[in-house]
Amino acid sequence: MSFPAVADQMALIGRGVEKIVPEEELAAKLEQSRKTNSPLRVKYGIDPTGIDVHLGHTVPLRKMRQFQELGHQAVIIIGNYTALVGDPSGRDETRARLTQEQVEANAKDYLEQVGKVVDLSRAEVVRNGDWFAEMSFSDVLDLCGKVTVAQLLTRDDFSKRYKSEQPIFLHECLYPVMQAWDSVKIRADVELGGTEQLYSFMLARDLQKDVNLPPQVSVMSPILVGTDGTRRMGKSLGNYIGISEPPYEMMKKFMQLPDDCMQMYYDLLTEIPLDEISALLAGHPKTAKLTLGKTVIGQYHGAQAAEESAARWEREISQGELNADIPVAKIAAADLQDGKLPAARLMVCAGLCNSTSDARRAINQGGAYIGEDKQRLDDPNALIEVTSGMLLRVGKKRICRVQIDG
RNA sequence: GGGGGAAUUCCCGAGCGGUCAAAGGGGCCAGACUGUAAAUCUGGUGGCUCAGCCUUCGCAGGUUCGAAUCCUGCUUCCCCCA
Repeated sequence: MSFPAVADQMALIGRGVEKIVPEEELAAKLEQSRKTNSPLRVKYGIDPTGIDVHLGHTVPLRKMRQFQELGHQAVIIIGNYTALVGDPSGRDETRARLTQEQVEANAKDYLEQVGKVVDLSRAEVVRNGDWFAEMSFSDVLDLCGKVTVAQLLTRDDFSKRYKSEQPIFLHECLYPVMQAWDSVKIRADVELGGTEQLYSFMLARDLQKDVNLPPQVSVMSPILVGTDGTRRMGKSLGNYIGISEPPYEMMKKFMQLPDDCMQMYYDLLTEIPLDEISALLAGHPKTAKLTLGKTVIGQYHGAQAAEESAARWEREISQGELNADIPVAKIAAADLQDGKLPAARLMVCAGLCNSTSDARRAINQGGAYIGEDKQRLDDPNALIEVTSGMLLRVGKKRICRVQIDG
C-alpha cells in the first residue's frame, strides 16, 4: 500500500479542522508512515450514552473516514467504562450515571449508526472496559499518581464549576485521565474530536511520553452549531439533525437553519470543493440551503431520497400545497350533537390541540382553519357542522382530516 | 461532626400575609413580514361547561377571615468549617 504525498494528505486533513496540535508533528508522522509504509493509528472515542447519532457527531467521524481513505487505521473506542463516569465536558453539572446494561445496549446501537460514516470493516473497535475492568485499585492509584489536581483544575469546565461553587465529584476528575489512558493503550498517533477535548488530548500526550510512546497529535474539529444557529448541536438542546431521521424530516430541519450557518455546514459536512461552496453561497440562499440539505441527506439516504425530500419541501412548505398523507383523526359520532361540535372542542377531539383552553387560544389568535379553502375560525364556541373528510388545521404544522367513527 | 442556605408554573428566576394563575427572561405556540428561515413586531403560554369557576408555588400538617409568602415536621439539594 502506498500513501499519498504528505502535502496532499495535510490539505485533505486540514479541511474543516479548527486546530491541529502540534501541526508539524502530524506532518512528521505522515512522513514517517510513508517511509515505513505503515498506517497511522487514528483514535476516536465515543461514550455510548445516548442513541441518536446526529450531524455534530459526524464531523469527527467524517474526518476519521478521510483518514481511512488515505490508508490509515481507524481505531474506535467504545467508552463503555468512561460512560459510567459521564463526560464532564461543557457541562456545568454532573451527568446522570448509566448502568452497565444501558451502556451495552447503547454501544451496539451506536456502532450501527457510526457504520454509516466510518468503514467499520476496516476499523478496529475496542472497548475501554477491556483494560479498565482489569485494573486493580493500586493500578488506579498508579495512574492517578501521574496527574496533579492543579492540572485537572486548569481544565475549563472544572475551573468554572469550582469557581461557581458547583460540585465536582472525584470520579469526574478521572474522566479525562481515563480518556488519555485509552490513547496509551491503543498507541494512538492521532486523536480526533471537538475542540473542547483539548485538555484530555494533551493529557494523553503526557501519559504516552511517560511510558515512552510517541505522543499523539490532536486533530480538533470545530463544534457544529445546532439548528438554532447558536448553541452546539446536542440531543438535550433539541437542536439536532439525526442521521437516522427520515429524509423529509431532515430536510425540514435543514431549511430552518439560519443562513449564516450554511458556510459551516458546507465545510464540515460535505466534500464540495471550497470554491463551489463560495459560488453556492453567493447565489440564492434558498437554493444554497436546498443543495446543502440534499447533499447531506444523500450521504445517509441516497441521492434519490434526498432529491425527493427537496421536491416535497418545495411543494408542501414553499408553495403551501397539501401534504400527500394527511393524518386522519377519528371522531366518535357519539361526541357530536346533531352532527355539530363547538369549534374549540372539535380541535381537541381531532387531536390538534391539547386542551380546550389551548384550542380557544389558537382560535382567538386566528391560528385555526377549517376546510380546503382554509377558512379561518374566529369563535371558539361556534357550532361547526362536522363531516367526514373535513380538513382541520392549527397553525402551519398541525393538520388532519376528520373521519366520523361509528 | 458543626454551622449556613435553597426548593416557585417547560427552564432560569422575581415574589416574602391579601391587589398572585404568580414580574422578567429563555424556550415554545399563533399572527404579520419573507426566499424556507433568522431577525423584527404583535399576541399567547395551568384547567374547565371560559366576562365566571376550579386546581397550582418540594411533601405533610398548623396559624389566620385570608398563605407561594408565617410556624412545625419530613424529603431532597447546595455551600462553609472540622
